Amino acid sequence: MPGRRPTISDVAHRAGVSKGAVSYALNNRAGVGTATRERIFAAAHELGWQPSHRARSLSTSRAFALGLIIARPPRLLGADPFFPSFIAGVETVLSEHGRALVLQVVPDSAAEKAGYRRLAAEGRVDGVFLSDLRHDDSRIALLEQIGLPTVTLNRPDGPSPFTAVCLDDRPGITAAVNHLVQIGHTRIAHVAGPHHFVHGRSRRLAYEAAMSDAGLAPGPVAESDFTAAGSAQATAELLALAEPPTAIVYANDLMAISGISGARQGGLDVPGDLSVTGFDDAELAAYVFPPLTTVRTDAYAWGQTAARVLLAIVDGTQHKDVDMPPGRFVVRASTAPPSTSTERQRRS
Amino acid sequence: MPGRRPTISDVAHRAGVSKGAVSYALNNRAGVGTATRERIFAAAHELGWQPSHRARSLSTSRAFALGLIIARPPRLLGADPFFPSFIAGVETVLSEHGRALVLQVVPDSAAEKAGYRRLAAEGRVDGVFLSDLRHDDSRIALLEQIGLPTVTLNRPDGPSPFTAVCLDDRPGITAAVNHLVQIGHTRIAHVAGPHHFVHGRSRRLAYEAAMSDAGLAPGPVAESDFTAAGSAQATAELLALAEPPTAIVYANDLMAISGISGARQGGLDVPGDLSVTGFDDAELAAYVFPPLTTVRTDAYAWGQTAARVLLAIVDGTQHKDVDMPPGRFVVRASTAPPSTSTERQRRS
DNA sequence: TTGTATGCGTTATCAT
DNA sequence: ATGATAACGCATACAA
Repeated sequence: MPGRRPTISDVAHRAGVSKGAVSYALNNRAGVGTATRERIFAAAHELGWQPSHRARSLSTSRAFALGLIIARPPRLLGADPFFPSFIAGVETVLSEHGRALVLQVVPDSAAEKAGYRRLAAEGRVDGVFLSDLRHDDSRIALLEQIGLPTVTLNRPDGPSPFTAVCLDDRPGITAAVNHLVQIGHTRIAHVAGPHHFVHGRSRRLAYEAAMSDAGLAPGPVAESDFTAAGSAQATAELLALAEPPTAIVYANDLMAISGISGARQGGLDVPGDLSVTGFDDAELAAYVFPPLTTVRTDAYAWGQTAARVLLAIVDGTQHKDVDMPPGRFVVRASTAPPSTSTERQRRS
Repeated sequence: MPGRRPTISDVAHRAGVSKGAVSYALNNRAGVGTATRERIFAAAHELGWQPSHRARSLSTSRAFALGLIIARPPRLLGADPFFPSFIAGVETVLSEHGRALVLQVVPDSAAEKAGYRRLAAEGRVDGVFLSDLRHDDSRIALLEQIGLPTVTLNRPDGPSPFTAVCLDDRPGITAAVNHLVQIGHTRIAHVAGPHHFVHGRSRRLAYEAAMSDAGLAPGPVAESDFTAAGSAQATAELLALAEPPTAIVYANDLMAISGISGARQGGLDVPGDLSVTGFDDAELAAYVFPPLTTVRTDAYAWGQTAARVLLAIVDGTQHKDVDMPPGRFVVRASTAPPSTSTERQRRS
C-alpha cells in the first residue's frame, strides 16, 4: 500500500490487536495492558501513524477549532492594531493544543449573525470569541440559543451566561485624565468611540467619573467611531467650540493620532496648545510627532488568556471570569501643561 | 427522535428511497428521476435536513477550508494594514462558497513551516495562500513536496509551480520617484523593506530604475524592516549624511509616517525641508500631518481575487497567473518642491 | 435506480 | 481488568 497513509486498522493489524484497543491505548485510557499498550505504540510509531483529523471530527462531533468573527468595514479593520495582536495571542495557545482558528470578517452585524449560525450549523468550531461587545448585545442571546460555547471579551452590560475575560479600560482612562489634571488642565474633552460599543461607553464613563472626581465638570464629549476620519471631524468640532479644550482624551490611538494632525492643521501646537492622549499603544504611537502619551494594553496576552479559557470551557470545564491586568499609562510627549489662558485666548 | 438533527437516512426513509438516491438528488446530479427527485427535495425540506460538514469532509477527503499563515512578530502585525484588508477580501469570497478560512499567526519562519506541515497533515485546509514571499523562498519547495495547492501573492523570484496573483508594486514606486523628480528633487533616498522579501527588493529595484531613467544616480538606500522603529533609525541615518536627501521614498506607509516624525523631531519641516512618500495608503495616511502622499493598493480586491483563484485550483481547474491593477499614486501634502539649496545648507 | 462498501476513529457492549 | 467486536456518524462511489 504505497502512499496511503496508515489507518488505525493498519496499526491494529500490525500490533495484532483490535481497532478499539489501539484507540484506547493511543488516547492513554484505561483498559489496555502495559505490554499490549507498548506493542501498539511501537506499531503506530513504525507505521508513522497519525490520527485523521477528519475521522476524529466525525466520530467525536467536534471541530477542534475555535471561531472568531470580526464585524467591521474591511478598510477600517487594518487601522486597528487590536485584532492582529489578539489573534496572534490566541494562535500561540491554539497551536499548542492542536486547534485551529477559523476567522471570519464580515461587513456588518447581520452578516455576523449569519456567520455564527453557519459556524455552528456546519460544526466548524467548538466555541467562539465574542468581541466588540455592544450595548444590549443581541448576539448573546443568539449564541445562547445556538448553544455555542462562548467567551466574551469584557463583560456584557446585560445578562450573560458566558464566561468573560476582561481587560478593564477604565484605569487607563482615569490615569490619563488624572495626569492631565495634575499638569494643570481643566478643560479636558473626550473623543469617544460609538456608545453602542461597551468599550466606547465604558471609556466615556471612566472619563466622566475621573473628571468629576477631580472636581471638574466633564467637558465636551464628541462621540466618534474609532476611525481616523471620524476623529478628524470630532476634533474639529471640539476645537471650534467657544471655549475649546486644552486637552483631549481619545478613546484609541488611531483617533488620537488623527486628532493631533487635525489640531496641527488648524494651526495649533501639540502639546503646546493642545495635549492629547490615546489608548492602545500601537507600534506607531511612539513614532508619531509628538510621540503619543497613551495607555498600553496587551492584546496579545488577552488573546492567550481568552484562548485558554475558551479551550477549558469547550473541554467541559467550568471557568469563572478572568481579569487581565489593566493597561499601563505611558507618558510621552503629546501632553504638557496648558499654555496660559491669555495665550490661548489670543489664538482662538 | 427529538433534538437529533436529521440525517440523510432519515430523508431517504421519508422519501421512500435509498441513501444514495438522496445524495444524488440533493447534489443535482443525473441518475434520479424527476418525480423521485421532487419527493426527495420535499422530504429534505420537511425535515430541515442540511448536510453534515464533517461527514462530507470525511467522505470527500476535503476540508472545505483554505489556510493562511502569517509569519510576523505579533506586536508588529497590528501595524500593517495589509493583512486585515486582504483577509477581509478573502472572506467575502469564501463565505459565498461555504468555505472557511483557517488562520495561523506564527513568530518565525520555522514555526511557519511546521504550520504548513500540520495544516496538510491534519487535512485542515485544501489549499493555502503564500504571502510575504522571500528571496529564494524555501516554502515553495516545501509546499510542492507536501502537495498542498497554493496561490502565491506576487511571483516568486525563483522557479515556482504555483499560480501567482500579482499586484505589481513597481508602477507605484516609479510614480513616486517621477513625481518627486518633476517637482524638482534630485537627492531622493529610499527606505527599503528587508531585501529578503520579494516586495522589499522589488520596490527598491523600481526606485533605482526610476532614478536611473530620470538621469539621476540612485541616491542612498537604507534597508529597514517595514516597522516604525526601524524606519526611525533608517531615517536618522539618511538625514545625518553629509548630503542629506531632500526627499525619501518609503517602502510602506508605516515607515513613512515614522519618517515624517523623525524628520520633524530633527527640526526639519515636511514637506518644506523633506518630502516623503509612502506605500499602501492606510486609512491613517490621509490623517497624519502633513497628509501622506502615497500609493494606494487594494488589498481587499487582492484578497478576493486570490481567493477565487485558489478555489478554482482546489476544485481542479488550472488557472493562469492573474495581474491585479497596480496601485494608484495619490498626491497629498507630504511632498513639495525642495527648498533652495542655500536654505538647505544653512540647516544642515 | 438501488443497495452496499468505503473512509476512520470513537465508544458502547460483550466475552474473557 | 483486559481485550475483541460491532455500531455509529454521513456522504459518496461503485457494483449490481
